[in-house]
Amino acid sequence: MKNIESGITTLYQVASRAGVSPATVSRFLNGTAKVSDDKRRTIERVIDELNYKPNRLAQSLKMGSTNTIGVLTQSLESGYFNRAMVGIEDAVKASGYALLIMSGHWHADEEAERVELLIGRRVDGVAILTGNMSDKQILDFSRRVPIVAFGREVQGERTQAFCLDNYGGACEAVEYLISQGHRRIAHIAGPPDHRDARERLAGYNDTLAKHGIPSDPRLVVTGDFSESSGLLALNSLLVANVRFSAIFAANDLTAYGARLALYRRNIRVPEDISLVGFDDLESSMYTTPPLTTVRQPLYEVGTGIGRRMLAMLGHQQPAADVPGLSLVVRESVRLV
Amino acid sequence: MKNIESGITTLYQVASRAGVSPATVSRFLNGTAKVSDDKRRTIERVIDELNYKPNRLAQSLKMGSTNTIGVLTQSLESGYFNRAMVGIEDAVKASGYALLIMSGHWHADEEAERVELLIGRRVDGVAILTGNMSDKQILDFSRRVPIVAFGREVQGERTQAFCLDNYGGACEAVEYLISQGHRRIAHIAGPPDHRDARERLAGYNDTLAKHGIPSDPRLVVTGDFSESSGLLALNSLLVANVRFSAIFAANDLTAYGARLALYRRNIRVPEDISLVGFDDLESSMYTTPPLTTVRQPLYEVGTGIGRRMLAMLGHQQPAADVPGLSLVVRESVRLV
DNA sequence: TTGAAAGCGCTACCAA
DNA sequence: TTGGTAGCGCTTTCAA
Repeated sequence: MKNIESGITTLYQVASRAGVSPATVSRFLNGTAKVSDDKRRTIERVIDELNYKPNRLAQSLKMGSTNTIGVLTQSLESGYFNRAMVGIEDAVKASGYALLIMSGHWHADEEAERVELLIGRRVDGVAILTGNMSDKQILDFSRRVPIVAFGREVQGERTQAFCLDNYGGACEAVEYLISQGHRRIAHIAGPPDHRDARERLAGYNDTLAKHGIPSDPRLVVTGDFSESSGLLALNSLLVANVRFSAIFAANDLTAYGARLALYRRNIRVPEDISLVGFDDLESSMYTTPPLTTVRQPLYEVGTGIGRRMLAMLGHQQPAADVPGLSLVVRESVRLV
Repeated sequence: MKNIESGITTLYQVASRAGVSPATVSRFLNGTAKVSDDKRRTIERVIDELNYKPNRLAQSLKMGSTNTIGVLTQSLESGYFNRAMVGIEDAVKASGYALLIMSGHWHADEEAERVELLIGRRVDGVAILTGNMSDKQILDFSRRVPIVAFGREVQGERTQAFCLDNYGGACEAVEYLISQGHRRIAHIAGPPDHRDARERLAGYNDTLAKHGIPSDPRLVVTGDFSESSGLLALNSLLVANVRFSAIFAANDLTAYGARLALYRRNIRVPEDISLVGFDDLESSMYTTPPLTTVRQPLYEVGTGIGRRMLAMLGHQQPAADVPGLSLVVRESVRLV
């Protein structure tokens, strides 16, 4: 009776008040079998009177599935990941799935702990957004729950993963800079323990080499994907007194920081120095000048994750192709 | 047996393999009662062997609480709300709560639907981040689940709410502009159906009046809190050929858009036009120039929500005071 | 200290 | 078309 007090009704209460068996109410609710018209009507009425809502917990326990997809992100505040999150949600919402989101903060142990929590809550599948867990860890988890990972290369019976071509994106960015006449191109790299960062750096190096431009180690300085690291990196570049006409930043945030460092010293973008980012965050269209950057189709990454997950969970799904990276040319690069 | 196949172990399996009763295993797990040392050791061993993890679903069904807090946000992509989200998570994590996040997109019907879903999943409490539901709707929900709302003024037996002083924040911003010698101040307002937006507008109007500055309706143009609306708003202001030396934007995003409009026309900030925002988003420190804006202590709002929620759920909690708004002066305003 | 068993709210099987 | 009932995995009386 505590349930009556707390205003929560059970299926049994509906049944008894409607003078039918719980089974019948259940059948009515789920359309599992024909229910005679008169009973159907009384049940409907009683449900309404009592404002009855099924207890999804009990349903889940019974059915063995929670209609919930766990998402391991790295930060709740990342505009980057959250764009993908929206994609995931849009993709799975119609099938009745909700998202249970946890963040691992790029720390393998924490990530594993979160996935463990997710599994403990019996999510039907886990979506992993990059991170630092080992492939082995992921494969281990996948014995307990189907996994779709983005920014990883694991594959397994119940594990799907896909990446974007960071290397190619970086090449495209640098190619563009070169096509605009730049030869002295600095790079603010991302953290070396970060796969995407390494690939972007490789793309930078290889493209320079391809064009016979000698690489100058003083031109690449390491950041950590944050605005402040971009600011710092550029300051150190400026102090070191190396000459360069363009900067390729490992991501947009870093580019923002670099932009500010330039602003502080009255160096104009793009008149004095050209700047290219990576990611194409929402706000990169509104920086001054609007940032030329490599667009990551994050929303589509999200829907791709969602669709793959639905497919693994046995839902009919159209193929989920994710478009590639593409350079979006705005106004932060000048032709020299 | 399907559980064995799928690699998921139940408490009964642990019990039988350890040669004890399920009750004993449960007691061991929860420390509910003394368990003899030898049994404890075998149980521990078996749990390890079987890699047993309790089914939280079953626990929740039995205990009547899911250790989950539902959060109704408006957009998964909003840096504004997500900062608060992190605060909520930090506040409740230690007590073992997870967050179930859904977004209502500023649409009362959708919001209600989401809260309904949250309740259906038997969250222990619901945190509401502003939105457009009526107070009555919220109060109705609160008969089924405790609610903490931010940016609302409802109060009820199981409903707590708190706001930030948007009016005061706007006054402070405009006061500052006036103190720097500005008298012709434009305002890009937020959507009129948005309480915060109305308050900020009122603060703008009243502060002007207080200083005997005649209000000029041509100086206020309405946006919708987005960058693009800021851009549009400023363009229309510029086209209308009204004179002004400063802009007070209803939020930072709008300010970004306005900033770009200015940039497009080679109008310098702050040399030619001063600009003040509202919110103090993460990135406002890195715009060029860094944006002077009214800081909203969103993280603290989040922890405030979390702490209030924990208190309602019966956890001992220190008082949860949320600091007020404060102007952060950076470089987008000039003394005229 | 331990076990047997009831029951959380639901679904689905088996009979009728 | 309907009802009775077992059982999902767990916790917690009640007895022993």
